[in-house]
Amino acid sequence: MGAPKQKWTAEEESALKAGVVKHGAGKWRTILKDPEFSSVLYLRSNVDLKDKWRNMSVTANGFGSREKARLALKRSQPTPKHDDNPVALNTVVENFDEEIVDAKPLAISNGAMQISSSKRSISRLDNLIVEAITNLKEPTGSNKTAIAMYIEVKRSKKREINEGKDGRESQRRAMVGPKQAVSDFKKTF
Amino acid sequence: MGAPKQKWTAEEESALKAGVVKHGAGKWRTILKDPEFSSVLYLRSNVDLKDKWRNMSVTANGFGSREKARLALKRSQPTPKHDDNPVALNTVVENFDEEIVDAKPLAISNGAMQISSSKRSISRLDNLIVEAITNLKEPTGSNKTAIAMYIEVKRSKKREINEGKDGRESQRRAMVGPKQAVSDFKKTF
DNA sequence: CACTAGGGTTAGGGTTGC
DNA sequence: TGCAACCCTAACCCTAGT
Repeated sequence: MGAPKQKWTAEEESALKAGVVKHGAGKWRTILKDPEFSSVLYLRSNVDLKDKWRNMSVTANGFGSREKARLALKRSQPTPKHDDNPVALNTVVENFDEEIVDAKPLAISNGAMQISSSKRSISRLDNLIVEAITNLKEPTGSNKTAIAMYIEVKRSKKREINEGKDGRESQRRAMVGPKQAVSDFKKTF
Repeated sequence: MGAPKQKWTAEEESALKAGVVKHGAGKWRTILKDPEFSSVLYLRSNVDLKDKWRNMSVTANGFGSREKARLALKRSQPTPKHDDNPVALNTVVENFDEEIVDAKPLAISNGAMQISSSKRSISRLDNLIVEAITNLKEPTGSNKTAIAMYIEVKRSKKREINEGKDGRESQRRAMVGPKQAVSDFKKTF
């Protein structure tokens, strides 16, 4: 799979919140196109924004969600080793508890800074790349190479045809009994 | 206590493998609904299929168990040094175009898994960059524009491919041609 | 025809019982 | 302690409706 699954960063969440404050929930495309946020959210689609907002709304809603409590316990209980951890990494990632809409577009500072300080265990090569990419904030030449690259990359992915369109069932365990299954089975032939 | 914990039978495993061969890994629901397998797998959910496939993949190569990988990660996190192995990068490169699917789980695709999980601690952007680098297959390292290009283009690629079959345009993030992509790219930076 | 809303599905970290 | 089975949910997909 070429797309591992991109977790939302704190910067992106902030940008989304700010975007909703500014344009309103549901104006995903508008938020996305707003130059104020596009530099942060450019990796996301309007649907991504919508989905993320839904997730945020859900988890921020009900009090403390069992998840947080559970994980909080986990972290405090098993402490085999004291944190000799030199700060850096965890501090960046761990601020998730905020209001959905904290009204103010908390100056989304340059995400790149955050990022480059958050990683630390990657190789020199990667560091180089990261540096390059972050510095690339300045428009460089059009570059035919990039286009060729695009072509190259483009042909390398494919997907199989979706099939089996039918009625919705429950998410997991579409619990039909054995008989039902057999029945279905027969019917389809 | 409604979960007796059902061990997977040989028949179920076979059906799962066959299902993956037929529909591809990741199409759990599709496999489940396929009458060819539903008579065997009707007790399982799509999530069960996914989990089982993961377990099979992990234990089949005897390389590193899921557990080990996880613990290894934990250990490497608080260690500022540990400069991760460059070897891993090279192993990733191969499979990108083929329709995975092998009767036996594991192998090639696992290498890719390994790397992404071995770098869990690094940022999203870094992941993207690594992905770009490896997929672009440029041993000397790609130029930054190319990398940025790759990332920029990545999002719309999936869309494009999905739509490709019936020519319909994408709903989200309308697909843009290479030129357009470059244009967008410049604008956002 | 593009976008949004909302239900559905997958990916991957985490948990639990043997 | 290892591992297979199972849980949780963020992230992503599908598509009706406008």
